[in-house]
Amino acid sequence: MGWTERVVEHLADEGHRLTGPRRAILEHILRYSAPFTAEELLADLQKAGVQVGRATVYRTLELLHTNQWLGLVHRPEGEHGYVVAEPGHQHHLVCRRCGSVIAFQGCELETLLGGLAERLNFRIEGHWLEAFGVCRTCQMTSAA
Amino acid sequence: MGWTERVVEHLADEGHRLTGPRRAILEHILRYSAPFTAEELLADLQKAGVQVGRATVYRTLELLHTNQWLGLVHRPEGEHGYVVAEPGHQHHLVCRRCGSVIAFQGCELETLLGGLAERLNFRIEGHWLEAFGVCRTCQMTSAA
DNA sequence: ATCTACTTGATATTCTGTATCAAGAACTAT
DNA sequence: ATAGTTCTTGATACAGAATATCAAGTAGAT
Repeated sequence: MGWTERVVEHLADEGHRLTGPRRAILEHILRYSAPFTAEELLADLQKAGVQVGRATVYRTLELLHTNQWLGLVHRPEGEHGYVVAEPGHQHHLVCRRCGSVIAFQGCELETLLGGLAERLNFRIEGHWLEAFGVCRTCQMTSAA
Repeated sequence: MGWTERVVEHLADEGHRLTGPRRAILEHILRYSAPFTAEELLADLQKAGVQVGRATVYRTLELLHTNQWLGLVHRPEGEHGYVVAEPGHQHHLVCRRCGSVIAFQGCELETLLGGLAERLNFRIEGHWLEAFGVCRTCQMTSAA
């Protein structure tokens, strides 16, 4: 069972309807190999001849993000994009060349933050970690 | 030597001019105890009777951010704000009640990411970690 | 004092994201 | 199948953030 099926099933369980626009958006999302924005998706959908409203794209992405089927990745430069994800806590490793994303868990991070929290009497409720660099493929295909 | 002096000295070294607007902005920045946005700063400056253009505020903040005298903090909800920082790698702990920010180093994080990078053959060039929760003061001043 | 290059700021403009609300569908129950 | 209820959609308008432009102004060097 792929990502799309899992999303569809989950949304149905939550009482959301599976509409045409939502189907189209789900399909298109899987074509991205790098983080994408709502505007990019909208443009791509229209370019592909899919008739969808701007509001619907924003709303659907927000719905997926809320349910953790999409993660949010911030680039150092400031922009942020969505990436396909699975529910549950995870972090991302983003290639700054090709944009590919690798998800990972960071259990040891809890320890680090736990110690910090104790020392400062700060009650940590969540964190956000993201790493960027050059993926294996990109390292091989070009120098430096 | 305080933050402002260090910034002024650094900018001078880099060949930047110390203008009235820049002085005013530097002074105002220190008044914030929580992350602030360009628009907020602009409004506060005008409220204080300081005559500065919008573009100048944006440009100056970008200049400071580029030189790492300002850090960028992203809240889980999506907005992001600037916080006073020092050049060099550091992370932030943000209180979601009062917005106060504590900077910290995360040396052990290097280990975690190093192992990950090796396993995946991913060359990590940088990372970004931010934690949020409730600071000591806010824990004391209200329940839950 | 003078000069040059960096800065500024008013304006216009682009772009992102949201509010509105009538029309249109998906799912349910019959 | 059909009807009905409620969720969704999308065109439009709108609000807000951020940038481009470029003449006028000024900091710092000589």
